Amino acid sequence: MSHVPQSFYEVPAQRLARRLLGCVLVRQLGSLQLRGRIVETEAYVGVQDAGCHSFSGRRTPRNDAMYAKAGTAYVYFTYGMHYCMNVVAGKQEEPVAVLLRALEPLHESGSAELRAMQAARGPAAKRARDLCNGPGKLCQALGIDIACNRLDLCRGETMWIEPRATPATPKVLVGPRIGLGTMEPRWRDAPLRFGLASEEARPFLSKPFAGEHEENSRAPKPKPRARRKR
DNA sequence: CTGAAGATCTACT
DNA sequence: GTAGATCTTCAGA
Repeated sequence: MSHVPQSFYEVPAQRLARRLLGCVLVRQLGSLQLRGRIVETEAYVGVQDAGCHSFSGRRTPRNDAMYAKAGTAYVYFTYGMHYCMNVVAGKQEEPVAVLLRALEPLHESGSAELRAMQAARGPAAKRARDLCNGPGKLCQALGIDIACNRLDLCRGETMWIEPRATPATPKVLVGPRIGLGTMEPRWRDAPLRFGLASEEARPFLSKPFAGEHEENSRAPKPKPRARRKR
């Protein structure tokens, strides 16, 4: 199956975050193709977003990939031991991206691919659902590290994304992003975390969605009735 | 140069 | 639920 085109990524981060749900991340490692369905994402929406590495226009060696063209991988190292992978969205020089938070591995138990993921993850991941149910975990399982930073997913050399098969507009869970420290509630609580709502996908989420707010993946964000005061 | 924090995960109570 | 691991990155002095 072919990978998605450049234009797929050239949309606002919130839109790409929804659009990526159900798509398949493919990682070529030697002769193996490790595949995982994207079941959870988070949008980081740019210079005004206090939770975003590019907040207030910050541009450093670490986050420079966020300023690259849409479809570029932005991988960074955190907490002294984990990598996180993002997909750059929007326009060139517009530092917005989507964090991949969880995948559903798409391999039979006992397959060479699944065993490779288990070997990479170590003894903590006994069940298939523990292989990729977190941003650091999925990077470890798929061998994604800083060498993957700035990879062009459109070129599809060692990593790319394939379109989702079904359904065209899945039900989506929405909630606040995970792991952000204290900051303005407007951004800390913004509904920028998205997950597939289907029963098959739910066991692979990194954490449950509180409140079970469900909507169609193409639906615009609910319109705020009253502007929060600051 | 220094120090504090970090888009996390695991193990243990 | 909470602590500890572990080290890069960045802001500020």
